[in-house]
Amino acid sequence: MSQDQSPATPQRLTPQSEDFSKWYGEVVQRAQLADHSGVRGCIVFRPYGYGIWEHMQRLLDRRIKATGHENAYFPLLIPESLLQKEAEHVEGFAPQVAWVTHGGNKELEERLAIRPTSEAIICSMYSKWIESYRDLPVLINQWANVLRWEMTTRPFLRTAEFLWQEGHTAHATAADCQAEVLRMLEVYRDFVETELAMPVYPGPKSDAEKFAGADMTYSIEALMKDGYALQAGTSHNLGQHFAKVFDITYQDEQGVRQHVWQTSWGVSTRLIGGVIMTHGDDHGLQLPPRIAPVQAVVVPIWRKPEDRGSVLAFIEKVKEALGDRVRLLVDDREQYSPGWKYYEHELRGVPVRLEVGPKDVEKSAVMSVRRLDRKKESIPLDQIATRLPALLEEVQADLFKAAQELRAANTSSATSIEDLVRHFVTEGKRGFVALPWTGDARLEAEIKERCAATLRCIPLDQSPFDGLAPAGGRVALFARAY
RNA sequence: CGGGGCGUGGCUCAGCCCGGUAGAGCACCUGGUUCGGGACCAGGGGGUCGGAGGUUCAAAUCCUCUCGCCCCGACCA
Repeated sequence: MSQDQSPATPQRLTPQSEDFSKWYGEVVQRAQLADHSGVRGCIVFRPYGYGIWEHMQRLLDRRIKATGHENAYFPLLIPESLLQKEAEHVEGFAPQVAWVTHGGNKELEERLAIRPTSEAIICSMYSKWIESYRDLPVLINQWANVLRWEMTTRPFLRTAEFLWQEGHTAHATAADCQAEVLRMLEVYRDFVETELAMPVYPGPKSDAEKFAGADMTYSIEALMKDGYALQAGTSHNLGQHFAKVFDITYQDEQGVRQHVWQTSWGVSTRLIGGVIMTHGDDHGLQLPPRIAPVQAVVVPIWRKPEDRGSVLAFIEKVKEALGDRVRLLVDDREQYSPGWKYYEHELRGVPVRLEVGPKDVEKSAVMSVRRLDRKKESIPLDQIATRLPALLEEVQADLFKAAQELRAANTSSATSIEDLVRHFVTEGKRGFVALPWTGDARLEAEIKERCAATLRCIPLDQSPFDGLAPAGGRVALFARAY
């Protein structure tokens, strides 16, 4: 460490303040989350990035099942005739659909769409399966990939092919249906806030922003560090539109034929992008412990060869003490110095680092360092099994708190469109702006036109905006969005 | 889809304008010394210049087409 002009120093990460997009791309690449595939808009999920998705899946799947849903799998290909049944739906997705036209060398009689979403194929099956009120509700989820021919793409945030889960349910009554829509919206809120430490505003969207073919779309809206909003999940009330065109009916208790009421809801690998932009900093990625493939990394340190054995032996004891309580990586690569590893694992967002050197072995302790603030704490070996998991939970909570504070600092209010224009255009600010809202579609269009900001949602919980709207009124949140 | 930029060892890039048969730094491999915030020395391997076609005695370099990536707009989870 004598010279600071070391030519070996790798390229620094572009700071967020300098160029947020560039920062994002560098983090994705250098943390080895994903790579470009050579196929337009399609990324490769590298093991570390896919590992994050696997933890998300596990934690969300648990919640989906706990609310009574079962997983199933429907085909990737959807016959054109099926896709075209629901007019609004087709119209919404038509520009983004990729088609299979040949089987081998033979041209198909009917083109097959690569699913942009699975309402059509699932509804066609529901019409076969549902006969009686006793068959309801049908509560099915599928984990799948979908393909949408997007104009511009960005890793995770908008890719042509992406991974998601899509829930599709059918109910006997409008009330049951609406209850399901709100239930899953709440599942998403809880999942995203608890596991991803990403605060969100849940609420309905305007007609202009709703899903193609839905009566009503609800979303959870998050705020990224650059002040742009991100739609982090959606829950749609499909009403009876699909039931009517796909002829999904049941006989009620009086023997009367009724159309079912349906919902669909989904979150995607876009959430990975959300995590990157919610928690990442100038040192790189920062993962909430709950979804981190590596929750703590052990970095062995030694000066003299004779220390090597005792350090490694001590690390074995640490591993043994922790068992499977913590997802631990021992970085015993000998070609890198400890300092190099610190940078590396900070870049990759590992929440906690455990330094183990001769001094620690002597004290029978490890030196923990939080990725978030580099706060150090020596943890005795006989306490590691309880202290480290607790420390990880503290980090999880602190990440959420930091994200909440950032959002609070970037949420403001307005009482007129002129306020919005001043905020987004004149002053060039970002973030959420709450505006009293009566549902005026023309005003919404004007705001979009003049501010490039869209109505993100009308928060279900209006309490943070008390007093802004006249008594009995509501506010809507506007933001520029990804 | 419109405007702009860019594809040269794994990465960042030089070479291209003024064609003559490919270079640097980092990374990688081997050996040794190192290791508490990106170590050092010595030796070594690797690219036919995104792809296709054309011009030419000769193409990374000129021309055409095409694919991919990045940025800015319009559309979308």
